[in-house]
Amino acid sequence: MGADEVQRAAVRLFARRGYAATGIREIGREVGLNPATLYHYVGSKQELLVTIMRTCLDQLLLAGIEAVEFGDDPRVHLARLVRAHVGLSATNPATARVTDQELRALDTGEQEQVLELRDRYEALLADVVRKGARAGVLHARDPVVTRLALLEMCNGVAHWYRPDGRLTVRQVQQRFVELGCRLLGVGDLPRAADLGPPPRVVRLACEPDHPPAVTTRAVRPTPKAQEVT
Amino acid sequence: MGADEVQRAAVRLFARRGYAATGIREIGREVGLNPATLYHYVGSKQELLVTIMRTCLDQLLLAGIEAVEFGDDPRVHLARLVRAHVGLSATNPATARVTDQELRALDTGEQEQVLELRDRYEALLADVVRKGARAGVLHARDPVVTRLALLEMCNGVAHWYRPDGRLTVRQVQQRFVELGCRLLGVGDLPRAADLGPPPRVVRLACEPDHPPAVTTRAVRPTPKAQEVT
Amino acid sequence: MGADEVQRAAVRLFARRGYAATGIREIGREVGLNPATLYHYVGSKQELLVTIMRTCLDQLLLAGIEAVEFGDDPRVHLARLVRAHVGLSATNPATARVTDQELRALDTGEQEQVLELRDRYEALLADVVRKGARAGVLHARDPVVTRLALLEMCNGVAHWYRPDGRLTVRQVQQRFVELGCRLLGVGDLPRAADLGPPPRVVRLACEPDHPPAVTTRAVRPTPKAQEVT
Amino acid sequence: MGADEVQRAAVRLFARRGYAATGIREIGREVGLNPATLYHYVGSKQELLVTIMRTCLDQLLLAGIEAVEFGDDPRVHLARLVRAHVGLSATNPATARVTDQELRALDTGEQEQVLELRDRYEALLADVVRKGARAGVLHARDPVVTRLALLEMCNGVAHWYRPDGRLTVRQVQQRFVELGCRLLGVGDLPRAADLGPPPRVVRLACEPDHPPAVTTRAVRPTPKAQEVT
DNA sequence: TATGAATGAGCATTCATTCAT
DNA sequence: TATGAATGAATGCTCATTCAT
Repeated sequence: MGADEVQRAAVRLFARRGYAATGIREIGREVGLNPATLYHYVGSKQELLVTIMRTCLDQLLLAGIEAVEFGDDPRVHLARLVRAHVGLSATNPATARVTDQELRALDTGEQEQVLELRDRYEALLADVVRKGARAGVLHARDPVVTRLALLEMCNGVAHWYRPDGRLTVRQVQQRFVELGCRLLGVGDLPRAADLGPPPRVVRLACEPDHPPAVTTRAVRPTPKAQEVT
Repeated sequence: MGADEVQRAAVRLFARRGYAATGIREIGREVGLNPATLYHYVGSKQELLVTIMRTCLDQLLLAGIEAVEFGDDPRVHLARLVRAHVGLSATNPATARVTDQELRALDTGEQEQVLELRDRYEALLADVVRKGARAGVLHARDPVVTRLALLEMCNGVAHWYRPDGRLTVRQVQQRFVELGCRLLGVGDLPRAADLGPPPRVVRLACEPDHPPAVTTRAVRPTPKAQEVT
Repeated sequence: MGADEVQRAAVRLFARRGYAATGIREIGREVGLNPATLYHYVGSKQELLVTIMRTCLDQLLLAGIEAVEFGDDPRVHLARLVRAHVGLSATNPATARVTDQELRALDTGEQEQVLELRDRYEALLADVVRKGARAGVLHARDPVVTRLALLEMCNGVAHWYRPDGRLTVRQVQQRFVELGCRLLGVGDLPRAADLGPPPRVVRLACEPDHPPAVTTRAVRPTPKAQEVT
Repeated sequence: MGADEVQRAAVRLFARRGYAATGIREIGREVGLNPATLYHYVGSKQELLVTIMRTCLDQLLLAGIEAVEFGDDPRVHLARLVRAHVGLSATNPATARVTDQELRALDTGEQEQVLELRDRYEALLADVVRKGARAGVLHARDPVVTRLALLEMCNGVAHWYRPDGRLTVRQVQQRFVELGCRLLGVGDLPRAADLGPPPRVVRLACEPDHPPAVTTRAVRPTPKAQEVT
């Protein structure tokens, strides 16, 4: 009963089948509501998607800003950005996946607004890489490509992380901080203690309790691979 | 005139709007064919998608096998795998994107067949990482996570690479070989010469000539970022 | 607050968009009421329409009867009928329009009841024409057609008359009395004085204060035409 | 089989129930077509209506122009305009009714285009009345009101005329020419011979063969009235 | 009186697909 | 090969109405 529940159902379905392939009727069925009743909680299917994406990107941007406000070492900023990004993606994998993949479903006006949020977030990372490179503490042969690679790597977490899997969110964050540092040639990784207070890892209201099985990119492949975890 | 042209149109549209949001009328319009006529070239919309994805994954798997058949140094195998993967993705970004994102659109039977191809490919990488770690030439704190991160990073190329951009496919390959090595703690990168013959970089028949503008993940953000390239 | 206000809103909207195209939500919005609350004042949308039409036809019939109860000259009866009809239509143009045009929206039972009212009114005019012709004081080559033409002409007033326009209701009545007499070949028009007491021109409770702009039949056409008024 | 048949069904239903109350499904059922198939013949419901109205108004305007192109006596022009108008309305009563009543169903852009046609037609009559009054051959106390009354009277034909009734189209035309002349104080009516060639009375392609029973304004009232016809 | 929540039925329209030509 | 016509099912969404509060 309530708009949040509708959003959660929507996110679960959008993440599983995609926005275009998900019917309003399905969302209604998921929350036990007549399709018409949904429209008490939601203006339209589009609006539902926009709200979800904005919720996610607002939080990502907020976390990103907090990440670069601690100290002034670009290496620390980098690590904090990765930690925040991965934290959000792993805590809200379904929402993150939808936010990442359904931009194309928005029509022009709303797409631009959402894109602006995303671009503002990405600019934070670009800034850190640029400054770190100039300061000689980050080493990237090609800063742009490296930044994009890092970004995709972090976004990718939402494609395979499962809250009920072997790794806690905190563990994934640690591993990715290390990977990020490697990518950017940070020799002596900052110790966890020096990264400042860990980000509040926010669980979004629209993130469903049991994210749908992932078919898209998965840990699921060969049993062997699974064992190693 | 021919099934290839239909596939190219389909890939372009699937990449831009997604499979579910693309109508066969649109595909028909793109190639100047009546929707009914399409069915002379294509069994069904699903079949069209399956063909595209298989074309792509077959090639990826083939290239992956060739990559690990040269020499027996896991570091070389790693580098060759990355080089091949990135080469294919950058040469066929639209096809790669579709292949990566539309698994969910397949119904169970076909999904499994396609997943098997993908998993066989990923197993190649898992193998290399495992052996390299055991041999002490690759250093990953968490091999599984690292492998997934690397995979997403490589897949990500299809999200932002533009054939008409600043970088050639070969350049992206080089950068990614380096990034991959960093990720896996390969201290002294193998020199290009030692990687053996470069993979034939195959341009798939279904890859459209002018891949659609990318709205999904983009280099497009801040002008500053663009310049650096 | 009150059923009248609801009726006025309904008439305004029905006149502007038609009954079928008007939602009860719209009516509610117009009076600042929740759609559910409307049902405290009104049994149903149909009932609302029926009430409006009956209000209008009751009044028309009443006025018609009064018109033919003064004296016994068919010419006077004719003039008085026209005067009354036009008076009601011009004073309540929105209500008259709805009453005239939305018969088709009623379902059978109610339609018959309403039709009976209208037919009883029209019978008054038919009677006058018949008697006048027999008495040789009205001259119509074809009494039936003439009667229908006169009726449409009078009904038409509701299509173009605007209370805030150049003509008062009284002026329109005078002009139409003359036109009606011409139509029926009344050579020497009865002087106003002889027509007896003018009808109380009733403003119906359901007539909205500011009838909606008329798009249907209008004085609006060419500027030139307007000037002449 | 064909767009005309669809239009005829649409006109029949629109005339009977109104545009807003008529579903696409009903139109389909009327012509024995699946609702989806209708869209092979028709772009949309709106477009269907617009086409119908334009067909009607184009013809009316054309006939109107021909009417005033014969000779230069305003009395003749008046008579010819009435004859043409009534001819079209009586020959195509359903189409005429729809055209007259469903303006409000059009959205702004199309409404304006259609209104322009109607206004151009009405301007023809306004012109004739103005010139006739100036020349002293037409006598109207109030030319504007008289013109509107005449217009409504003529439009009204579509509300009650039935092709299978007692009167032929030609007869109605004759009666209305006389009524029009009376309305405008034309003492000695021009003889039929002097009115020039009668207008081709066009049966529109969209006019249904058996116009729906009229509930709106009818000859149907009292049996007595009927007899007189 | 007033309303938020709810619903079954219906809306116009588009879908992928088939088939006779 | 190519297409116009056809369709059942589904699309997102709105409808008038009810009812517990």
